[in-house]
This record gives sequence, C-alpha cells and structure tokens, in this order.
Amino acid sequence: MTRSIIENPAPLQSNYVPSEFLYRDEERETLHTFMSSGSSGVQTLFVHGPRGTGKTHHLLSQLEDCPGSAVSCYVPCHRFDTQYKALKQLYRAVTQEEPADGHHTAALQRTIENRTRATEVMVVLDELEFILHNDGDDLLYFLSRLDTDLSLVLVSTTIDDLGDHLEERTFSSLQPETLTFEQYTAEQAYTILAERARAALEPQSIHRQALTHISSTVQNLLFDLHWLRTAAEAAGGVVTENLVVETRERAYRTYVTELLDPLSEHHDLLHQAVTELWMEREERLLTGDIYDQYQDLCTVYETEMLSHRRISDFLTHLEYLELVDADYHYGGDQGKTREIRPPENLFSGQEM
DNA sequence: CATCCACCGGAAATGTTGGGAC
DNA sequence: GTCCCAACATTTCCGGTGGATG
Repeated sequence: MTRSIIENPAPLQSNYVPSEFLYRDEERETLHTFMSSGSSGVQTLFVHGPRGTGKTHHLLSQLEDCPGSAVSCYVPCHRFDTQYKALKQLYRAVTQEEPADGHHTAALQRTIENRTRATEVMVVLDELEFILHNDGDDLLYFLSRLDTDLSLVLVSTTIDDLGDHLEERTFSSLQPETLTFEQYTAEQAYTILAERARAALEPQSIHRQALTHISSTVQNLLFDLHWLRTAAEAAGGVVTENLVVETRERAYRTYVTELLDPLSEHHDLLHQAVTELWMEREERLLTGDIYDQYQDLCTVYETEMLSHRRISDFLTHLEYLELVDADYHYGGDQGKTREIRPPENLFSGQEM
C-alpha cells in the first residue's frame, strides 16, 4: 500500500466545522438572530430543505457558540422517535439526571414543566418527520403550551409545509417562522469541496476535473464528502476523474451506512433488498416483491423476519432518509401500492 | 355488477420491561 | 415481594382503494 495523500482527515468528515463558512450568510444570520433573541414565551423556527444543504451542520455549529439559553437540547428524532424518548432527552438536559424507563409520559411532562418555568430553553428537533410518524404532534402541542421562554427549532428534509402535518391548534399556537435551505449549485458545491480538499489533502493531489465531476453530479454535500473521502482513501498518488467515477458505488455505501447507523439491522436488510432487486430488474419495484427479497435476506443471515406491516413502516423511514424514492398509487392496474426506486440522483446502478 | 388484485394504514392485541405504591 | 400501570416493539386484524377481469 502506498502512503496516503490525506494529511488531515477531519475536513472530510461531515461534522467538521471550518474556520469560515461559505454561502450561508443569510441563513446563519437568521439562525443566529433566532437563537440569541431571548424572547418571552414560545417561539418556533421551521428549517427545511434538501438533504446535504447544511441544515443540521449550521444549526449545530451555532448551538455550540450560542450558550444564551440555560438549557439547550438537540434531539435527532430518527433515534428518539417517540414523544416519550424525546421527552427523556429533554428531561436529561433539564435535570442533569439520567431518566429511567417506567415513568408515565405525564410525569415526565410535569417535571419538565416545573423545572423550566420562566427559564430560557432551546430545543432542536431534527428529522422531525420520524416523531410525527409515530406520535403525531402530541410532543409539539405539549411544548407549545409550556410556560417558559422556549426557542423551538424544527428541522425536516421531507416536509415543506409544516401546516400540512400538524393539528391546527398546534400549528396556530406555534406560529412558526420558516427558513429554507436551498440546494447548492454545482459551482457552490465545487468551491466547498475544493476548500475541504485543500485543507485535508497533500497539495496537488487532486485533479480539478475530479472535483468538477463530483460537484456537477450530486449537490448533496453530505454525499459529496463521502465521495471525496472515499476517492482520496483509494488514491495511490493523485485523485483523478477516473478514480472518482470508480469509487462512486463505494462512496454510496458509506453514505448509506452513516444514515442507517441509528436505525435497526432490518432497515439495513430492507435497503439491501431494494438495491439487489433494482440491480436485477432495473424497473419499478412493488412493496410485495421487496418484502419477499427481504425475507430471503433474513434467511441468508439467519435473522428473524419482521411482519409485512412493520417493514412497510421501515420502508417509509428509508423514504424519509431519501434512500429510496416512492410513488404512491391509489388505484391503477396494481391497486393501492407504492412503487419504489433507489434515489435517482445518488444511485448510478453499477456493480454493487 | 361482483370479485380479485396487491397493497395501505389505522387500531386492537400481545408480550416484555421497569417504576411506584403498598 | 406483589400488583398495577404505562410505554414499547411488534403482530394480527381489517376496512379501504379503484382499475382489471369475468
């Protein structure tokens, strides 16, 4: 093995915080204003936009150097996907104590309510759709009625209009402002990647065309960073465009692995089932076929299989993470079903 | 017009776990 | 320790859906 061209791996990680941010001045300004204005009562900011546009990234970086609130709590809802689990995270942040299971939701709510009265609290619910999917907006309704100075940030990739997903009473008492993160342009993606490459790699170790290829193919920065890192790790001396093309599938796999990490092995198997079936057929996949393939994989890996109903929910999780595209058919020659594809923009469909 | 298809998704049922009251 | 309760993950059940088929 030849020596690595990576001098400093950190800038190729998704959680890397650069000394200077590019292109998101307005969005950062909005976030900063919202997070540092200790207004009284509950104020809500709804942040949405495609995956890999920096929503979480900018939020977390500002949460760190914005210690304005007495209590601040970041909840990634794909890990904490019920009201109860999210409340436990909040309880931990408020009391500094480890919450135990077995309490009643109402008891957790009461403690949180009492301990936060007239305090400044910051709560971020990332990947909000996961919690809405399980428990509806009960948690949001509870938060909206807290008698405290709460700054609530709601983040979602797949929801564009929050009003469509909340009860009216919740929506109207939250009165959310909206902040949209637009997709990066290919040029912007190029500049950001070039900056990361400069900070991470040996000088002169990547061809301009290699970066152009990545940034013009996919504008999801999270994916692009996986791609760049994978190519750099595979490079003998210089990252060429050819090498980038060759490493795309491997990069896609590490990207998927990162996204699925907080979820279960069944999500993994299900994703694998979709990928395998697509390689085989290259045409629309129906839920039933995917379930059959999933069952086969369970047999191969000697894993106990879950029910159709459960897997249907897990498929929705993959949709939320944009690891599959789905068209819903209500009627038509196949009756009521979903037509599933791998994400067109990320998945090129070479050897797997 | 009845029935089938192939699934969606709400709701009830099941078994497990842990806290709290006695 | 025993009993009760709530939350959770998951299964089981079932009422839609709307074109195709007979």
